Amino acid sequence: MTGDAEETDGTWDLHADLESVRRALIEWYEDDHREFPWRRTDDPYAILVSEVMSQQTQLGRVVEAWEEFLERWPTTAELAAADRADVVGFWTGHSLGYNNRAKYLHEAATQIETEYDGEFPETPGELEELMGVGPYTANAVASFAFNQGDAVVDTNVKRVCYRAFGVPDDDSAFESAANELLPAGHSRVWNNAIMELGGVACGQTPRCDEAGCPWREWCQAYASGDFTAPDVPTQPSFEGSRRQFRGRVIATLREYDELEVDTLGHRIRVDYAPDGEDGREWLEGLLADLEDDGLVAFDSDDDGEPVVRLKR
DNA sequence: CTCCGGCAAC
DNA sequence: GTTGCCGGAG
Repeated sequence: MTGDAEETDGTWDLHADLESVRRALIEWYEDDHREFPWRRTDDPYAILVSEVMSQQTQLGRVVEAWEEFLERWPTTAELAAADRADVVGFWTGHSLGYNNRAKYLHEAATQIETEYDGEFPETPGELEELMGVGPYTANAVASFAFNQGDAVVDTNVKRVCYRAFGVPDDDSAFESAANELLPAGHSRVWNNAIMELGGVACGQTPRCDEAGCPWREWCQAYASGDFTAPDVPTQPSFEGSRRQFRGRVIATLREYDELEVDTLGHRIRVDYAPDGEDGREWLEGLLADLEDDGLVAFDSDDDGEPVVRLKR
């Protein structure tokens, strides 16, 4: 038993003990994480509302709206009894985006009351019958409310799988990979944990060390320095990016006093790889110009290692 | 005629 | 993300 989690087509490989990887993430999550109110309830209705709201609004903004919504319509029965116009009004009044979501939510509540006799469905299959609830949301509710769902695969999870284990940029591959990682019977905590990882440590701009990422020892991106990801925007035009990166070099050097060239590279661009297309060669060119402009200077640290710092 | 992949709209 | 619509598929 190698502990590898590999697809039958061998497109990716988890070069580590799967159990250790799982344990590391869960411990990291349980030790500390953002406290969103919907993480403290297992009411499927409340979970559904949070999921629908989250599909179009930033989590921070969703908190207030979610609490007010549930305060006004605490149950599916009460929401179903409400006037459609009031629900839609609430939606727009809280800048929650497309009104259709409000309409769907109201319709779903009505379905639960009339077709399910008020009993909230629990399986992904039944949940998908609800208006506005597709595969993703159905699984999320099953997972967070009933702890019996599969892996939730959103952009955060894809990014993490892509960077950490080199899972190819393919929806099917992401889905199977995410499910290989999921500890059976623990979808609630696991999905929360891996999404938290993608949210605070492995966002478009990685914060591996700052966030104390629990997967650094196995992460391919952390090892290579290439933090490219499916959802990371393509670089701006050449000249535009050059100006932008010059700014980042200065800002970064002001913060760190002195830095080794490659370390600086990783700090200013997520896709920095010493040998890559825009790697050390590119960075040295950028630094040379900055040196000519009298903005930075090359130096040696206490151990004689070459470093770059702001020109005094 | 039902099912599925691709797309646009919300 | 989900729905709605369309063309190709079986």
